[in-house]
Amino acid sequence: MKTRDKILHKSLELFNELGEPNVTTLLISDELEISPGNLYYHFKSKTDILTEIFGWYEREINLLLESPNSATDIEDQWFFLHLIFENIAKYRFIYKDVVNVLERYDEVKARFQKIILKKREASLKILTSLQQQGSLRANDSELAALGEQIVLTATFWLNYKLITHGELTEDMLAQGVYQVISLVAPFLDDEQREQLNELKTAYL
Amino acid sequence: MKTRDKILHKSLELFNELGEPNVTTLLISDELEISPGNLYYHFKSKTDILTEIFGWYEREINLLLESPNSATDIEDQWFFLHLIFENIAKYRFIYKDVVNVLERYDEVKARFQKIILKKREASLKILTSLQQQGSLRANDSELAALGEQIVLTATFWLNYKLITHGELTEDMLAQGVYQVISLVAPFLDDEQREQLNELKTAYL
DNA sequence: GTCTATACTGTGATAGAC
DNA sequence: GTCTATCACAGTATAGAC
Repeated sequence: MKTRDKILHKSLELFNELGEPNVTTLLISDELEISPGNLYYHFKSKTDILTEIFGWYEREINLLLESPNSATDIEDQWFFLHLIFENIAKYRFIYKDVVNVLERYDEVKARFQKIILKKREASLKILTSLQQQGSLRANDSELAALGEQIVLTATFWLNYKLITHGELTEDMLAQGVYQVISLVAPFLDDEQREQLNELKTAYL
Repeated sequence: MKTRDKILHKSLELFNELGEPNVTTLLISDELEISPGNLYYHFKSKTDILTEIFGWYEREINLLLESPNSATDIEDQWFFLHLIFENIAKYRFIYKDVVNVLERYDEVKARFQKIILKKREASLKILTSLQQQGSLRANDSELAALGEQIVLTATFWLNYKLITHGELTEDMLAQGVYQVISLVAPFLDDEQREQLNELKTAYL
């Protein structure tokens, strides 16, 4: 692996572990056992490193959100949600300090907001399709609040777990998926809700 | 107002506006047009300032959470929730950078976690009482997830609005209250849900 | 590509005069 | 109580040798 790539990967690792504001360019170079000067040969600023990593995140999440996903099965939605949560966990440094990070990196802010918007659209699309096939019952106002609620929960689930339980653990993702699905559950018909309970005992 | 109090109030104001990590002791003294030395005469560290302000927050929220609140009326719950959101808004610097702030101020972390726990208990207590009086229908597993969901939403609503809409506005609190109530709505009986819709048009 | 050395800036905090 | 002066240190970034 080239030095440039090593810097990016180590930065992501440290950002996630310690929080982006607590990671200095000196720490990154120290951990890689290269000189700070060397780091600045490859990147002209810390902003450049972060922006490039954000690009990875953006590409991966967009790929997910733009995938057809015309699935009607609850189990497929569960799987899709799990991929979303994996993406969030992989780039959790963005989420851990969202407000702060977005405030200090203006370009990233606009791009992140677009992603959130896209997530709300994707969320509404799934809900609407569930509604049209008759397995979900809700009026427009409920549907809108539900769509927003799903995105909010997905966005902040890890933070919530971090502040209440400290460390990130493996099962937190599955718990997050369940928490989101629970939001939809009360609007589902009996058959779908039954399927949900089976999934819960299987995965949790 | 004594200088000591001026420092605390200005700090809270700046913390909320700019985020605690972006507020330096120099900025605080500058804004008050006093010298940094003077600030450090009154407080031996920035941590001391933050901890004292956190004490205000803690006292106020505990007062709220320990108030009897045996209300059975949905409208009373709406009002109670509004007070909670007002408290969050008043000390939003804690919430804006929760993960980061709790990581850097260890004492505050433990105390904040206790508050979150207390909120979950309060939330469950209200839900259980609604259940016992027959206006809410849910099983134990649903009740637990709902209680957690309420606290999560209340905790991160402002952050969610900040990253999606930028500025804090007056109506965000009422929206937050509505968003939380919406979580409970699908479990309510028809009469209570009707009352809720009236409240929505009245307040939002 | 990589290193050493260094400049510049911002931040928390202290000493000592008034 | 308040000020000026100053320290110590950390973080970003650059220059120039190898």
